[in-house]
Amino acid sequence: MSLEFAILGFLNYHPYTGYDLKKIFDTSIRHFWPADQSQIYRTLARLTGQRFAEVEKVPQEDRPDRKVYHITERGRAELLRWLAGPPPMGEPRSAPLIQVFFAGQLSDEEVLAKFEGFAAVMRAILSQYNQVPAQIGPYEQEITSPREHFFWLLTLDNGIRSMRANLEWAENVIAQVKAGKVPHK
Amino acid sequence: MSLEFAILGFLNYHPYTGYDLKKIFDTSIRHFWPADQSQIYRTLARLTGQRFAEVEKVPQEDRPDRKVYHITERGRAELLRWLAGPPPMGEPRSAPLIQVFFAGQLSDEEVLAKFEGFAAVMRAILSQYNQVPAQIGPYEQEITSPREHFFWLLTLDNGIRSMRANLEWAENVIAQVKAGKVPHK
DNA sequence: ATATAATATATGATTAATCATATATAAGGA
DNA sequence: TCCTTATATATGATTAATCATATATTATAT
Repeated sequence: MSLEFAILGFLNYHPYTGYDLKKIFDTSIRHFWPADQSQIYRTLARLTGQRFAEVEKVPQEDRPDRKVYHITERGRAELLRWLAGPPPMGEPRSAPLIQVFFAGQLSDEEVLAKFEGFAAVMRAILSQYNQVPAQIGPYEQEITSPREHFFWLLTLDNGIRSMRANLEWAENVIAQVKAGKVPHK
Repeated sequence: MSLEFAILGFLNYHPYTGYDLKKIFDTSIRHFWPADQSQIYRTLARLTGQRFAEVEKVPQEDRPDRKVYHITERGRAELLRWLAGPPPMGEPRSAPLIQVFFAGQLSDEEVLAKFEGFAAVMRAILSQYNQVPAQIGPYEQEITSPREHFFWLLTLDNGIRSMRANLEWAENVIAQVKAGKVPHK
């Protein structure tokens, strides 16, 4: 479902091919909704079947023909209905937390290494996030209005705040392990 | 993959049936790894096929026979290898952030309602999390050691910190909308 | 000269997860 | 009495997502 709406969201800005959309995803929302090329193409086919989008075939000579997708009125209405509707559920799953839950099986040294590993990953992601504003470049031309830009920055702010909270959590655990505050069996 | 290790983690504490495991999941890790009954049964079958677990059939008279699963040495080794190994990737996907990304299509009033909806959901989840320690009851008998209890509380702390950071983010957005700081097109 | 990246779309296979439903019996509540 | 809940396991169908691979041409880099 979500991918359909993400694609409709971009088609609402401008008509695009599947190839365009893959690049746009990879330079914008991939941080909270990565999309596989094959899945984008299959979803475009489904959106067309539902008459939320229409295909315009653009023949090319030396390149494969392009299939440019245009959002329909039906599609636009569907998008706005979803946007104004109730909040979709956030994905609750976290594989790292399964490791934490059962980490009592490890020695204190292993626990320390594990959480230092978590912290390293989180710092790497945070520094990636901090570089995002500098990478808007090519995408900025697609999203023209300052209003759209504002909401794009909000998603980034969300990521940064979440990751900071997670990093603080991990650092707090590391301090506890080092202080010998982890109970033994 | 993750579900396999979660099940191995519990079988490492004690032998259980699929039915037991479903109840244990629902009173413990369902907040970060919900599991469907049918998926638990199918995964137990797979774990048995991989010789990470063994079945003990316990006939009953007035109830259906129980299939009690025991972790094997192979299974225990596999679990510990995974626990000590590299951090698994966190799930990046967030459907709510797709709504935020395209929220510029809504009016300021709709945006305000949307974020108040987010905040309400987050507050509800937070208050659920705050009630978790009181609900340990039945599960506490399964996890005996204070060490295991400590790590269980760490997963809860992670959830609370994340959710608080998210709520602060939403409240910050609400304040910005109310202050008329959202750019128009 | 050779390899790989870019342009462009498409399908097959597989996995993880969800939803629905089936079977069978007993206990407890309305 | 009738309905629901609890005990216990199992399968079929479907969806979302991933991975691999196929096709075909041009431009660029080694």
